[in-house]
Amino acid sequence: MAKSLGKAGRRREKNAEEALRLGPLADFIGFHLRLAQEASFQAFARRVRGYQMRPGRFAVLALIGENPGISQTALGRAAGRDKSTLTPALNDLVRRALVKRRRVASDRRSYALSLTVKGKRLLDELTLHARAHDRVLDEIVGLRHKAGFIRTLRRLAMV
Amino acid sequence: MAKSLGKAGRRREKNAEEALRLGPLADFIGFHLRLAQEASFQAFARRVRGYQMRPGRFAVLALIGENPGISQTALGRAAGRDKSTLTPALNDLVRRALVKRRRVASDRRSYALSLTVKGKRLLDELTLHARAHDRVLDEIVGLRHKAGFIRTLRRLAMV
DNA sequence: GACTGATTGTTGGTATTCAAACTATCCTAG
DNA sequence: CTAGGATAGTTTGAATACCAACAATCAGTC
Repeated sequence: MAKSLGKAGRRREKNAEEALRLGPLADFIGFHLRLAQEASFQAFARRVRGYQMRPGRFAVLALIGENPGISQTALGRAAGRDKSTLTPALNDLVRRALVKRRRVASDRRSYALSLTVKGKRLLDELTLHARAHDRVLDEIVGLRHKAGFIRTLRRLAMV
Repeated sequence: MAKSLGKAGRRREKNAEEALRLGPLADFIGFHLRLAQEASFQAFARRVRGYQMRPGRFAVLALIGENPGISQTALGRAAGRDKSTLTPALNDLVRRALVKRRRVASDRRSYALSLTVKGKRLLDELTLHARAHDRVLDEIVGLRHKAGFIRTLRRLAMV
């Protein structure tokens, strides 16, 4: 069934036969954003399979590593996740002894998050994988356009 | 607490005080892709609140509308979703009389999906909202760069 | 025509997400 | 110092997602 394409035969798509009509979807930035994000997400997850650490968790770890003492709410804002989403994620990271939750004397409602030594080590290791992953994406975007591309994504993230 | 910023005070961020260090994350395309996708997703969901139709469902409806007779597997590939994810989504759309599932004589394993008249009407209505939503994103990306931007996203989606 | 392997859609299990409601704590007015 | 509203984090519930396993069906091969 993939032999007599006839149409769009020159386009080497992912699975060689997705010659589907997209209609208005073809022009929607949001639609393509989602496909790209999902693909990148999956590729990263495959790469660090075995670490029990998907992109979201990695981002949390990295943000804590860069901002020791950060609160859960601030972390949620930076990672683009609701604070209620972070509760179970942090519970897990704390259970795995990667993150420390310390009560803050000046504001006893909030926690100050930081990495344990083990957390730092794991973060370093994962960062290597993340860099390798992103180098593939760099290749696709093109180094000449990367900075502008990321700037555009950041503007989109502020909608 | 947002008075004596002192650092990065000139950057007008979304909430006026996300002056966080991103570290290596700042250069990761995947990280920014996720933030942008999530923001766009939320904005669209807000816009069509009341239709009981988030971006994923809208994409499914639009893809069926453009490709009547499509199978669930092909639809899943086009929408970037696992086929098992589509089963409950389609059940819902069929229950709401927006989508028809027709058995195919030549291959009795698969279904041929198509929109009902009601489904077509709803799709048209939602497409108007989607266009309005995407016009905002166009503004951000810049019409001069839109085509290239989408091409890049499509390449990223093939990773 | 029967056997083997691939494919279609469903089911079950687990993970992740948001939003809303809740508790505890903080802060400001008076 | 007390009352009010704001804020930090948790809990709960509904949606959405993947993957793995499964039944039904198809498509070759012998």
